[in-house]
Amino acid sequence: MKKVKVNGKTCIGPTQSQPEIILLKKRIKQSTDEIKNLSLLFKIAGTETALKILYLLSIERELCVCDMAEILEMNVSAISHQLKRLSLFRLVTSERRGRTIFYSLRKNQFNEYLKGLFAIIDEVYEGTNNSSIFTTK
Amino acid sequence: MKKVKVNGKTCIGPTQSQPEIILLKKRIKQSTDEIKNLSLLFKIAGTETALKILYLLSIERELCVCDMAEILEMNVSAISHQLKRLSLFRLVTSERRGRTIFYSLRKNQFNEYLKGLFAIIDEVYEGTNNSSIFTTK
DNA sequence: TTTTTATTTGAATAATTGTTCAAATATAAT
DNA sequence: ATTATATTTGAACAATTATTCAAATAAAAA
Repeated sequence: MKKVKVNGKTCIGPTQSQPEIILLKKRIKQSTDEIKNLSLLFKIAGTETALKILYLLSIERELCVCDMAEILEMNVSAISHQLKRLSLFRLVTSERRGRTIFYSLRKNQFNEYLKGLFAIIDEVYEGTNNSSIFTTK
Repeated sequence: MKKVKVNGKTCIGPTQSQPEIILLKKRIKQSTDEIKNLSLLFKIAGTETALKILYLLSIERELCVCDMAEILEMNVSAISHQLKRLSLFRLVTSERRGRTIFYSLRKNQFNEYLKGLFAIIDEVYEGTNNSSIFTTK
């Protein structure tokens, strides 16, 4: 009646062979760090506010913290925190002019990918397309 | 001394013009739903376990819940919960054979994009490349 | 120098989310 | 029918994370 692991396996059934399991374990171990980093990058894009900031900066070359807060109708501090994360992952850069700090999109592959997705979103409202996208759900 | 919003603006400084702000507000409002959906998709990919599952399925065409749990050294239930999310967003499909349920990657653009990224990760361990990627941080 | 504006920072709070646990379901084997 | 295996499910818990708040910093204007 007690649950016993056979050969350290969680299950017994007609699944992958033991050598195959071992191989996959090895490959996961080899790339965990990279997968972890990649997931951190996706996590930022998975934060609604951060993604909105990136969207805004894809439309307007540069924007100050205060204006973004105004546009997104959010606390300046909340925007600033998200900008810091975005900055850490090199998705945005900033430039101070006087007391204002202007943020803009950094040129890199991920941002280019996002821009492509944003373009698809915009097409919906330009009549080119009219079905909801990314709603695979 | 008290903080007053001038014309409903959070700040006053030398920023974007009021019409520009209004335009951006409008565009954000138009696409909030799509951005929200897109961020939900990224959020899944931003979940380490879910991304690992996708990585495994990019190597092995199909895998059962139990084997994935064994490979990732995690609770079967945890894997199952993530698979459900992945399934809701149509990133994976499943097929039951006997009591075992096999999951595999669904063919769609996002998964193709991920496969490309996983290939880059793998190159690191094949000697083609040897610097850490996605660590823009 | 003092005040005003713009932004950042860190701690506290609020909200969300991933994992575990126990129980339920489903299929196959005995 | 009963038992064993594979998976799902929902509630509870633990952990993480986004936002708010108050205070600090930085630059410019008065």
